[in-house]
Amino acid sequence: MSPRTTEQFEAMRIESKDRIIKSALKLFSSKGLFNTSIREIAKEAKVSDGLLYNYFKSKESLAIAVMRSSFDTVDEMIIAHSDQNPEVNIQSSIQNFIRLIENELDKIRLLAQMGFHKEKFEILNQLTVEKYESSVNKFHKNLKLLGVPNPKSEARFLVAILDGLVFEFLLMDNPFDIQKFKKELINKYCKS
Amino acid sequence: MSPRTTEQFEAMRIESKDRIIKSALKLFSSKGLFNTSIREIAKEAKVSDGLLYNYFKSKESLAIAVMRSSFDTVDEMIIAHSDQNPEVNIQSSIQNFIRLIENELDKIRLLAQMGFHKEKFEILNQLTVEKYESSVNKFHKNLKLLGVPNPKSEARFLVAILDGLVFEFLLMDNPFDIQKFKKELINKYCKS
DNA sequence: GTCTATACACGGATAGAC
DNA sequence: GTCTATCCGTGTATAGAC
Repeated sequence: MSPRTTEQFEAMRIESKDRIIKSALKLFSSKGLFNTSIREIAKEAKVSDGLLYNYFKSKESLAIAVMRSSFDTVDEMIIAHSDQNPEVNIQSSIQNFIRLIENELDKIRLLAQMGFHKEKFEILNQLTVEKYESSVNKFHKNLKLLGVPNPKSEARFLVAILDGLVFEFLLMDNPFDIQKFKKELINKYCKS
Repeated sequence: MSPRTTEQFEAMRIESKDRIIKSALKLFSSKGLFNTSIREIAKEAKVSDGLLYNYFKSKESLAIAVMRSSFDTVDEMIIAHSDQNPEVNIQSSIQNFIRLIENELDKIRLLAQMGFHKEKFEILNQLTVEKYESSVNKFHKNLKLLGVPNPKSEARFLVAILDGLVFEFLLMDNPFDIQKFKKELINKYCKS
């Protein structure tokens, strides 16, 4: 029997680890962090309980890994390529956000869930505040360029609308037509 | 030793039950439903574990009682006395909502948290949708009376802003000055 | 790298005394 | 109405074989 190469081991490693994170995300997001057992996660990922502890030293560290990974995708999806035209910038930010809701609601639900606890994962709180502020600032800049009155206030409103949209989607299942909402939003903030 | 009257027993009953619900609310809201044990709740309420089961047949039924009670207060606080003047109506709705955030964030956090566990608390989902729709309709009616263009869209935006405000308060600890936000909102929607 | 078996603590719930 | 003691299941985490 031929011994496996280092590369093969590395591939197995990554594959297993990845499956565990995916499974944990799915379960944490739908059932909640504390209502999901290691056994369930291992089963879903089709690995043994023991193996899971080879990759993550505790349930909490697994949770943090899942959170990090989720935050990263959210982060990537929100980035808008900066254009010269402020209207284009606003529009693309809104579109990115809506795409996020459509495609990655699980990850958002997980982050929200973790963020709701009072003694939360401190790092998450900090990252969230940063994201919030950078979003407000971006909208502020572009609304100002457009000559909108009270651009700072309007930026906060706009971010609140998007956050509210997320919240409503998390609490109710598709309570209304998001595409229509998107059109209304773009109509309102991108007059051209 | 004089035997207690029925009234005295009833008073004790209500008092204990009330303390249990209050304690459960506090702990569920801050630590999460599944991360809070019966023992902790009983300890916080200064009763024994056994007694708790005299009033609630299971942890879940306690959770439902807490949820119901929280929903009721939220419900009451959101009610705006209907005025002839649409501007007054809008303003008072916004003020009620902000007062809710300021004073009852714990209850909202609990409801939001429970809203994530759809399988267990289906009824909550339904109630939430109803509340949402009635809010949108109320704003819609008043914005229409004011002659605002696209009143339906604007009503949805307004509700989304308020929901977003809640969401931001739940995720970040007092991320910005809510009083300033309130003034900006009222300025925007109640021009007079 | 992966599995099975197991130690050990904790949580929900009940029984029975006062 | 309230408490203490206890049963029993489940969950996290580890040990050791392959």
